[in-house]
Amino acid sequence: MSSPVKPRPVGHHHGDLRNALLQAALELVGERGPHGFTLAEASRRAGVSVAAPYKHFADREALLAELATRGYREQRSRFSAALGGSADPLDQLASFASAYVRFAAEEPALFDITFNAGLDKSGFAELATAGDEVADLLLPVVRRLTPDEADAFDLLLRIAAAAHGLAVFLRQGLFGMGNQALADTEDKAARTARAIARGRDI
Amino acid sequence: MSSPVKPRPVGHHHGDLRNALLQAALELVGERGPHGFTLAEASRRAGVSVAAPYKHFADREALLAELATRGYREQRSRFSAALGGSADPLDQLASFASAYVRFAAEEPALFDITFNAGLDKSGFAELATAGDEVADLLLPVVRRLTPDEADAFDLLLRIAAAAHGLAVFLRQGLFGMGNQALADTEDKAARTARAIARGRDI
DNA sequence: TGTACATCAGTGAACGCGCGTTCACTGATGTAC
DNA sequence: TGTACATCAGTGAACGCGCGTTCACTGATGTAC
Repeated sequence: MSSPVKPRPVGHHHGDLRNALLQAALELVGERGPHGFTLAEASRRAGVSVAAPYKHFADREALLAELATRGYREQRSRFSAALGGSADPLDQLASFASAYVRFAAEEPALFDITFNAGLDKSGFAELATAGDEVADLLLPVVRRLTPDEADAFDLLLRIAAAAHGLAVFLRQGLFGMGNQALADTEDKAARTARAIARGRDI
Repeated sequence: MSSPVKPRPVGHHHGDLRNALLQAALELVGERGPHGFTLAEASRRAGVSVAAPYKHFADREALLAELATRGYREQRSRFSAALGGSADPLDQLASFASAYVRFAAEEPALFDITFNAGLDKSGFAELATAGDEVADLLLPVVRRLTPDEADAFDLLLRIAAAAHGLAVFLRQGLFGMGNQALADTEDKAARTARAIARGRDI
């Protein structure tokens, strides 16, 4: 972004193969779905032999896990920004749900890898941590609505699940949502979060 | 179920290879996830050569599409039963959401194939129809809560999405839901559906 | 009841493909002196 | 500034694998007469 032309590779040979592979993987998943990624094709797109990735990643799954970790971090960053728009917990939760849907729409490949690639998170500590940190960001918000810790967790979980469901429906075009504008789905998410939070005593 | 021992094959050679293959595919997806199904392995489990399936299905995707269609029909059947428990729309929607989660937990392979196998529904008319029929079953319920057709559809969509999200979280063990009892998740789904329906004027 | 025949479910061998991963290697880079 | 050397990112060839799909075939079944 900073230099006008293609930036000079500075490293030994390729320069930044690691990121080039991650980028290629993202493209592949965007085009072919969460299982459309292969190391061979990613290598080809990075202009490198099929053996080269093994200098940067232990195996195919490790590359995917790194992207999934990035997915959680991107979520956290977006949700953090969404919370800043208001001091009211209901506004904040509505804003969170809206941002959840927007993330899935704007970063479909990242969303797919993070949630639909079938990674076993237990093998990747960093991935699990990144996921926990998303929850840690949001828990204080729901705690302001309900003092009991278990109730707070329950509330957050149900709001996140509702947002997730809308994101999945949008991604898959279920219920005719393929043609729907993103803003409409964001609005659905915001209203749903508000309804769940308001009905928290049910 | 009717005969005590393994029922005699009655057809030409295998007897019921078609269903044996569908059953094997279901097992495979249950064990390995929505992309773990291969025609070759399903053939092996049915005790048949790898070429045999082509006498019953056009290709791999057609077999999957048939199972996805069964998934929608199983949903419809379960949701239909769930609606019968009460005449109150709020009860019915809570019951629907609960049944949604139960379906995902009790028929994980069917759930995965129907929603996470990445089928392009457009190629399979029966599949699309089966999906529509699920919505058709539920629309009358939400219509009783809101006269406007668009509002009714919006409400149903948001409740279904919330249930779907909870089902996915449960399936993937997100938010520590792996250890949770099914009844707890059903309860979350029911309360969430109620909250969304009650807050329908938001 | 017996025979000739058409049907068609399942066989077995083969195809081409793309994949993940390994291996000994090479040659550009950076560093120590 | 120049030279010798260690490092290590990327190569290219190969491996074994399992897959989806095709093909000519076989042989049990059901049917017509």
